[in-house]
Order: sequence, then C-alpha cells, then structure tokens
Amino acid sequence: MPTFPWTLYVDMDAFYVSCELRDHPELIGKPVIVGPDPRVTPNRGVVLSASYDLRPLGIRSALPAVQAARLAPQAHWVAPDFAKYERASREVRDLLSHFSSRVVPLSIDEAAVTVECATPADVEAKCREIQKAIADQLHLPASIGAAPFRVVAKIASDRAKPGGVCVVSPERVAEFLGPLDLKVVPGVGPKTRELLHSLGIERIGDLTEGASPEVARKLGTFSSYLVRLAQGNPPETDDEGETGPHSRSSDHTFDRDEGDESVLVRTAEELASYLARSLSEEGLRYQTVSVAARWEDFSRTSRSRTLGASVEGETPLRTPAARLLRELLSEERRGRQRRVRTLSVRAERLTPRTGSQRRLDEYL
DNA sequence: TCTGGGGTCCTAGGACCC
DNA sequence: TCTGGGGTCCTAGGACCC
Repeated sequence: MPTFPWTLYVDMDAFYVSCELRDHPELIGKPVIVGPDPRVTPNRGVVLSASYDLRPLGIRSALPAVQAARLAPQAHWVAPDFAKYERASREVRDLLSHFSSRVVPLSIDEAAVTVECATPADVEAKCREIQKAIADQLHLPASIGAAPFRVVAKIASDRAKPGGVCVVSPERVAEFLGPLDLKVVPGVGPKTRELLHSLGIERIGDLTEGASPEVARKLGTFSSYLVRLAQGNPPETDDEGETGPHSRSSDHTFDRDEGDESVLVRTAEELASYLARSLSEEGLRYQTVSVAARWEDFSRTSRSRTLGASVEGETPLRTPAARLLRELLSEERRGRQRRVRTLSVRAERLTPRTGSQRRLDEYL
C-alpha cells in the first residue's frame, strides 16, 4: 500500500507543570501553577503554566499572578526553573528522533515530526506509540495532532488536549476546519479576530468562497492564506534551511516604574553585558543593537542602530545601547515623561562566528 | 484588574542608488 | 532645471506566539 507523509504535531501538556511534577511527586493530583508566587513577590508576575484542573477557573498562561491567586487560593505555586525545562525539552526531541529523521523543534514544548503512513488508522497508531513512549520513558504527558499539513496538525493538537490524539485525513481537512472559530488559526489574535468579526466572518468555513476586497485590503497576503486554509489546502511550511536565531534579547522589569536616567542607563549596560557574554558563549556575532522601553502605560518605544560590521563582545553592545537609551529618554522628556516599566536590550542580525574571525579579547 | 521574558514576521516610510 | 521607476537597506511599530 502506498504511504504518504504526515505531520505529527507533538505538543506537551502543561509542560512546565509536568516537569515539576516529575521532581515533586507529592504535588501530583494537586492544583499547581508554575510562576512567581504573588504572596512572595506581589508585583508583576504572570502564570507560566497551570495544571489542567485549574483551567475551568480561568487560569491559563500569561494571566497575572495576583488574579490567579484570587481565583485559586488553593493552588500550589512553584518557581520556574528554565534550565530544567530546556533539559526536558531536549529529552523529548531526542526521543522523537527515534521515530523520524525529520523532527523540527518549534518551541520549548512543541515539535513537528514527519512520518510516512498509509492510512489514518496507521497514523493514529503511530501517534499512540509516540505518546506512550514519552509517558513511559520521560514521565511527561503530550497531545498529538496529525494531518497532511503542519498548521492543520497544530490545530488538531489543540483539539486533542490534554492527553489525546486527533488525526485529520487529507480529504477531511476543510470539513474539520470549517466549523472552528478563526481564533484557533495561528496568527489570528484578538485584533485580527475582531476585524474579521466586524465583517461578519467568524468561522474558518466562512472564508471557503474567498475573501471580500475589504478583507483582502485589511489583511494583505494573510487573507489569501486564510482562504486556502479554509479550502483545505494551505501552502506548505518550509521547514528546511534551519537558520538559527535572528535575534536575542535581555529584559528587566523594575519592581517599581523607574524614571531615573542613571538607573536606567546602568541597567541597560548590565543587560547589554549579560547578553553579549551569552552570545559569545554561543559563538554568535551581531550587527544591530536595539533598545526598547515599555512605559508605565504598557506601550513601547524602541530605537535601533545597525553597525558597520558584524561584531562581538560587551563594549560594542553596551556603548550603543546606552546611547540609544539616552536618545529615547531625552525624546520622552520633551513629551509625556512616562516612567519605564521594562527595559529591553536586543542584538539582531546574528551570524555564527567563523573560524577566521578572532574574538576581540584574543588581541588584548 | 493588570499584564514576564523571551522570540518571529509583516508593513510602511525614508534614504540612497542606478 | 526638473524629472521617471525600481530596488535595497534601515528604522519604528504592530500583531502574534509560547
């Protein structure tokens, strides 16, 4: 029987919480939130991951921690340990590589796996086999969506949560997507959904006949993508040419909104130094330096400068970062004079250091 | 009732060059 | 003196994702 390529979208369930439960079995079966405990640090935290029993209470990722604590005073809070989650993520990827040579990591808790199967029943069996391997060997729960297209597999994995498998066969793609709210499509957030809603479009199937000129004008190329998706034939994702990261950043949110320029500049320099050191450890050079302020009203302003050449080291990041921040702050002083909530330093246009490039400190 | 710390991609205008 | 169309790069902001 002929086989066809299928994308299995593996999405780990409540990943950070699941990682913590492996180390804290006494918490199994209890409501758990990974995030900064608002009773310890009452300011500014958000939920990073919540166990599924808390979801009906409205607790989800990115919910302000104080709200989560109010909604679920019984929850156990665990401080995040990102090194632990990175290790677990590698374990999952290593395991997946035993099932396919084509594994594309898409985030810390998601990966797309390409397999060859003949029938939907074969695909479902493969999904169950992978799910069982992850559970037995790594003690972590996962949901898996399978479809001929990655984006459809991702949407299917969402429908499978938690702990399920959802297979969408090629001839049923449009039928599967049709009744779903457009917000399930990756790339359709609150703004786009509201825009489409105002034009009378709510479900994916509403776009099967094509997009009106108004939709096309407002969404640009994204509208034709949505139409093709609705028709069950989205353009395939190009998963070749893994190019590495394009940018890296480092942020700091102040305990209280900060207006003192000397404190802000010093913080930017510290962020720049930290960022430059971690880029050097990864063997990455940068060519653009960017500084951004998130103001007390949560809006953002950024300034960036592209350097004449790709560089590495702390000074070429610290100096322009401090200068850009001073520029940005001096403009703000002539205007609304808001204080800074979060400061961010970003290095962009990253390229791997080549063998012929010497690090500055080798000359010192 | 407030919103972390990472990232990606797209758009649009201006500079600059041919 | 005034004038074109096109291409690329840079910058700033917006929307979105985990």
